[in-house]
Amino acid sequence: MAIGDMRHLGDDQATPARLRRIPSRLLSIAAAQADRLVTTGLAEAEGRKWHYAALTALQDSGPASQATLSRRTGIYRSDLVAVINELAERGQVERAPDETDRRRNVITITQEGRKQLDRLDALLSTLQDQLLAPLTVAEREQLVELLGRLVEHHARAGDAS
Amino acid sequence: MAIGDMRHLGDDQATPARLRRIPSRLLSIAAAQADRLVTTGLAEAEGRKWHYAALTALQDSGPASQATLSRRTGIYRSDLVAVINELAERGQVERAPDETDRRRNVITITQEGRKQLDRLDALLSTLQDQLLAPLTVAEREQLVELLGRLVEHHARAGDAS
DNA sequence: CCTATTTCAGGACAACTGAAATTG
DNA sequence: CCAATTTCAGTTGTCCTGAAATAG
Repeated sequence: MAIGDMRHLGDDQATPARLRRIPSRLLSIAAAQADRLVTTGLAEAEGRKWHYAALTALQDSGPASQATLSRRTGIYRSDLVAVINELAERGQVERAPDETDRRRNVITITQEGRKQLDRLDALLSTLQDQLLAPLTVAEREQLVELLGRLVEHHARAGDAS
Repeated sequence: MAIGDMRHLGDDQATPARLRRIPSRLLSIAAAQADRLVTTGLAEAEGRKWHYAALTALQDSGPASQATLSRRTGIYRSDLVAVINELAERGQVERAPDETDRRRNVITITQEGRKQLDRLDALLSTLQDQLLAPLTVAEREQLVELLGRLVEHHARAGDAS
């Protein structure tokens, strides 16, 4: 059974109210639902969310070393290697040695990468609409604001990730 | 680097605004922060969030087969086996064959389980306070309401997890 | 000598699939 | 014959640790 997928169940199968109200639990279930929606949605363009994050960071903030890209996207430095490998295979980014600091690779988005980013951007936009379908526009903004505040707070405190 | 943990970074290391505003991304980061907080917090009582979910469901809705417990808690039927094993080892639940339907085990919470649940309940309450620290009481209720609506919607639609 | 970067090997855990054995 | 339950074996994705090789 998928988390939260509890249609057509009798009351004896229902989640107790005490569990249903826990904020951390709601966050985790909502995030899992959102993640599945986005993952299956982006697959229509043979994309993944990490591809979107990397391409967006390169497009909006310019070429970067892998370490910088990791900090901009939140992709773990170890895992970023595989993401860049995939994007490079598809010709969506280029990996070139940095002449001024030869420890680094400079990653640059290509024309093909920009086209893919446009596709993913359009897809992702409709997916966010599907995700937030039960909320009004004001409520969507409120949700983003509150989540943004939580994320900022715990990121600055460095107490969780 | 932990996700969202971006203190003391120059602007060239900052996450682009386009990424920072994506609802599904905010959900996923906030959920990861919450999860870490809860996981490390409950570890103080040698507990896990699945222990809490199972014990709460047993306490509030009574003894149940593993299949029913899986539906009540959202714990995957495959993974629930291990959770029940752990709780049974610690004497917090009892696993007994169901005489009326011999495919089933009946899981029952014990006195020891009730004591552990009380401990976990108190811990979890302070952890939720830490999680929601940057929000006012009204905002906390609003967040829970909005998340509850999202979760309900996507659970009923059965379109995500 | 210490730090930063890239890369790899791998662990812990969650979510999930598929199937076997048992019973209804 | 089909469906439900328990259990196991195993996959995938994410987050994360540790360390080696290279360079500043």
